[in-house]
Amino acid sequence: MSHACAHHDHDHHRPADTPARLAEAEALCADAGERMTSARLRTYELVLDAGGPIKAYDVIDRFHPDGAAKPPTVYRALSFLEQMGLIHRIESLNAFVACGAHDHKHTAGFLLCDCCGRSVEIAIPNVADIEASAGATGFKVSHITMEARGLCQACSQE
Amino acid sequence: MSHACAHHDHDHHRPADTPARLAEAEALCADAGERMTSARLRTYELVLDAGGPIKAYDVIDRFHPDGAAKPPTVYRALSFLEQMGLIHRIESLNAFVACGAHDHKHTAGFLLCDCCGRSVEIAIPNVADIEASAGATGFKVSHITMEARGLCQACSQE
DNA sequence: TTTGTTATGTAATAATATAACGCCCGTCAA
DNA sequence: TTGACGGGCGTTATATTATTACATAACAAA
Repeated sequence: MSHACAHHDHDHHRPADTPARLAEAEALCADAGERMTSARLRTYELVLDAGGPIKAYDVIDRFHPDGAAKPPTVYRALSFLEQMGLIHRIESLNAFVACGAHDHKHTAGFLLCDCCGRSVEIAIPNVADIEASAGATGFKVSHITMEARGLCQACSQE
Repeated sequence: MSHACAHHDHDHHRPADTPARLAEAEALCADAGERMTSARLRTYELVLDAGGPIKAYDVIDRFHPDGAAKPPTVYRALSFLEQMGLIHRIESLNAFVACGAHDHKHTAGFLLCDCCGRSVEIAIPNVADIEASAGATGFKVSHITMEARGLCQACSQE
């Protein structure tokens, strides 16, 4: 049934700029008058280092050098980071990914490869059309989830 | 923090045409050479009767007059119904809803009211643009999830 | 310092979903 | 008829994902 592809390396490349992004995040929180605590920073670091979508319990497991964090610690941090626009929740994977946009928009679309697990953040095309379509019935949109599943170029070529 | 709205009646109107839709579903399965078993039919009936998004465990709880069904029974049926295009999974709610389209398309968009819980199925605007945006990087889309959260007209007016 | 607010620690549990295995039942070929 | 096969279901157990509730600690403002 499913695609036979060997590219399931969830060892996605580690972006070398993690320290810079952590510093940016601290600045962003300071500007917003929010506190970038150690639990939040550690959580953000783990999401960044994953280099792609990561599950909450993988963050929980990696949180401490020896032994896991407690779930509420990490879920609270993930919620905070999402509110700050530093990460996005991917609904169809029950996973989280670092925001790839410079302006940390709260709404983004994703291309999700069913083969290798990688995600690509894209601008949602025609947000105005979606809002217009909704508005025609009096519906006021506050957040759009758009996730396209399929195969990335590398995985299609096998 | 959240919207103060009293319209949380998850007792959405019961569509009176449930029997007709069950019969249509049986015909559709027969045409496709698939078996519409009693577990599948009962599951579909409960999703139809919900009149809106329903959780898997609510189906499980209501499955038998006395006592719940076992989870695998219902999850299997939900998967089947989804494959047949009779229902849709709503990722951001972890819920299921009957397909509202006559042709049982497998891809649909949803407007989801955060206040009253109702959903409206819409055609995803500009699917071609999404596929083009993806295709520009060689990504081949197989399924699109599009869910807009917000407030429906009735709930906005309070 | 007192006070109010926000964040964290901790234990327990809720909610969502799947794995694994055996049985039943229908189909179909021999 | 009968046996082999395959799909669907029953059952138990367990995996995965997420939250509640309440106590404590850290911080900021008065």
